[in-house]
Amino acid sequence: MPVPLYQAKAEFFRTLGHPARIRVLELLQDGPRPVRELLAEIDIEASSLSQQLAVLRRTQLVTATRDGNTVVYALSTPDVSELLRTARSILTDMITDQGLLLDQLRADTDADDGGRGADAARPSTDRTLLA
Amino acid sequence: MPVPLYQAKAEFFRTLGHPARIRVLELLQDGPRPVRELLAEIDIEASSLSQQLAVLRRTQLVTATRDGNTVVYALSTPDVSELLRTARSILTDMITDQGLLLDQLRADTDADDGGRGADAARPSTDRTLLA
DNA sequence: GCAGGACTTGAAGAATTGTTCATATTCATA
DNA sequence: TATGAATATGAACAATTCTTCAAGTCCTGC
Repeated sequence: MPVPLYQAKAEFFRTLGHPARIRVLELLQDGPRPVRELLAEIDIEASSLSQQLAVLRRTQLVTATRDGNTVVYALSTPDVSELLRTARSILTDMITDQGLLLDQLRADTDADDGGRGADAARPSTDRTLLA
Repeated sequence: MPVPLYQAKAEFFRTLGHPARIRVLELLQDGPRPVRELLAEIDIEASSLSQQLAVLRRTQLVTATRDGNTVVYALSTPDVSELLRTARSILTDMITDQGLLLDQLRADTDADDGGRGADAARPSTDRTLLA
């Protein structure tokens, strides 16, 4: 096995580790879209979106082609969809299985319960929630 | 708005975005293992591994159970394997399709380095595309 | 009870990544 | 050609994440 493959994998996943980038990939699952449309849906500054698109381009997850005045982005491989699907299923499993559900609820209502629920559900030594 | 689900996804992927953590998950695919063994295979300081394990625990990708003197880690869901498999296939596609091939070849020749090879081989700011 | 091994934790500084703002670039139209 | 819209880039600063090191907890065996 080639040595730094896990290194490449880590970089790859880091690429996905940003809400705007995830958003973009999800939107592109339905087909190519111009920046303008992405921008309309993603609530982020134009230049920030551009930066994130650049990251996706660098890692070749998306392709960009210019069409006159606008630039149209597309997924460079449909495998990405599959990856996102798997990720979602892991996530929803985790959310329903574990107490993270509570966080989700609490985030909506901003209740003030001392923050214990999800932690108590889990046996290991750790007491901080992800935030 | 269904609140930030894509946010959770991003966090989830970020969790995978570290070579040691990927390594751990890959090793755990073959079954539970004590820290000692992970440590033997991962070439990283004990406390650093511990920190990374803590990250994986927090996001509930792994579980830890104490067995006497040692702590045994395991994947908390087999879905993780599937995710890693999909990721690998995307990556290898990308590598063979695109010029990243070079990096891989180069990485193989200086075989025994812990990952700096790939790093050096690939300038992190790569602006070679946007055909 | 205490010594030592196996792990974990906390905290500080280093490194990486994200945001923002100002400026470029590219194209379309007047 | 000048203007303006759409997008990209660079650079400065803020925020997050990593590494390391010095303790800290748990357990086992003496």
